Amino acid sequence: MEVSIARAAAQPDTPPLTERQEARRRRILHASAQLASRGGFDAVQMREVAESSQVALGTLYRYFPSKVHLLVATMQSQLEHMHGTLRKKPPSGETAAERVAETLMRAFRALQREPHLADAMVRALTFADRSVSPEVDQVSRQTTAIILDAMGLENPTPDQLSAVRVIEHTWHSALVTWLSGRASIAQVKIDIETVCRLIDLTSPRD
Amino acid sequence: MEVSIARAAAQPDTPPLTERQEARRRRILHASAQLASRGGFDAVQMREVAESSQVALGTLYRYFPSKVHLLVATMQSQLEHMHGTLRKKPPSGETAAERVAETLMRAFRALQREPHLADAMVRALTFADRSVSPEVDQVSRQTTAIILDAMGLENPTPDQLSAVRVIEHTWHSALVTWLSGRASIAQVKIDIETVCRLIDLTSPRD
DNA sequence: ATCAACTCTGAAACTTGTTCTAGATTACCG
DNA sequence: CGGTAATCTAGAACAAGTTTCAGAGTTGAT
Repeated sequence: MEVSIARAAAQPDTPPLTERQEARRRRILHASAQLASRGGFDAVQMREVAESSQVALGTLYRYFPSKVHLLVATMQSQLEHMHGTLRKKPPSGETAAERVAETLMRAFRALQREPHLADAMVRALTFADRSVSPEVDQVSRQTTAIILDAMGLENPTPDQLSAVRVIEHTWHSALVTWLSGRASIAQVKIDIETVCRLIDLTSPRD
Repeated sequence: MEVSIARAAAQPDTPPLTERQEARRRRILHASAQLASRGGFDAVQMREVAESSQVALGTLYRYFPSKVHLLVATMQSQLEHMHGTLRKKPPSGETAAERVAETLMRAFRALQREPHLADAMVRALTFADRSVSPEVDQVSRQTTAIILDAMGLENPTPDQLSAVRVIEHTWHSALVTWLSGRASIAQVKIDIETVCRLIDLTSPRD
């Protein structure tokens, strides 16, 4: 029976991966991030990823059914790493809005350090079609978790969740405009601070 | 001397197009929109666009240097049309926030009628790299104009412009999540209404 | 009307994502 | 250990975006 390895990482019901398979998966993601860091979305060429990670092209496709899947998975892994880093130094702002803005700007500065990698991941994310929905959703959940963390909320109201979604929208889209050179870093900062005001709007009492 | 026709439409300094060239350009955009309406981004194949618009492939590329350029131009032309339509029936809301939300939801419903076309245009827009910046910027300006129109503002403050940018971010990103099936129409509506509250926040006095 | 420059055409070639195949390797079960 | 199903490899093949080129057609200036 054919069982795709592709979603073994996400789906809890699929058989666990062998050690060598885990290693392959890590090698692939590493190669992907490395190539992306060099030249962005276009520099991540499937043949090169396969070669760099010492895996046959067919195998690469067995692990990640498309280039977009691969890059979204790369983003997942980077996000996890970032969430861990952010946790270590919680934001210092007084209000929830300040803390969220601070956290997002910190994340933004991290992305700035590898702009090509950011480009590849964000382009993949917004270019993803329905077949990548589960993975993109996972990224979205992770982002939501980071924002809720910064807000320090346990049980957000629907109103607050909507605000968080809007913040995420702004975050992604601002990132896109910055990456394509249509907005400055200062502008991104202002936009993030602006949208974060919504938080105060949705929780008048603390 | 070689002069690219591609940006003749946008750049005011390039020589004007012949009538036959205008006609070619229109045929191309029409074919692009038609194919996009049928099957979205993937269905817009350059060879097919060329054939449908009775133009050689090389000519198509002379007019639009890439598929993304073509689709962004398609979006420009659709947006112009929509701006005209929206102007005819101004939104009825009391507050600026209500009017903007109403306008955007109206635009959203228009896109819903041709979801494949919307998909093609939005995917192209967010996938566009730096080489398409001028064209994407033009689309952004057009969108800004629509929103400012709905607000009924002549001289927006910097604060208000930032709010408008955030609204645009939300609008694009919400559209993307809806198109990829990760958000319902109801959710898009809520998010747009949520972000529009920012308008009231930035203009305490009328 | 004529010439030079520019534009368009048709077709082939090239690039990179994706799929397919046949045969080696590996993992697991008894 | 032996057998079998799943997995991996190398490489060819295919698809669609993009580039290139030689020749035919247009255009605009003189």
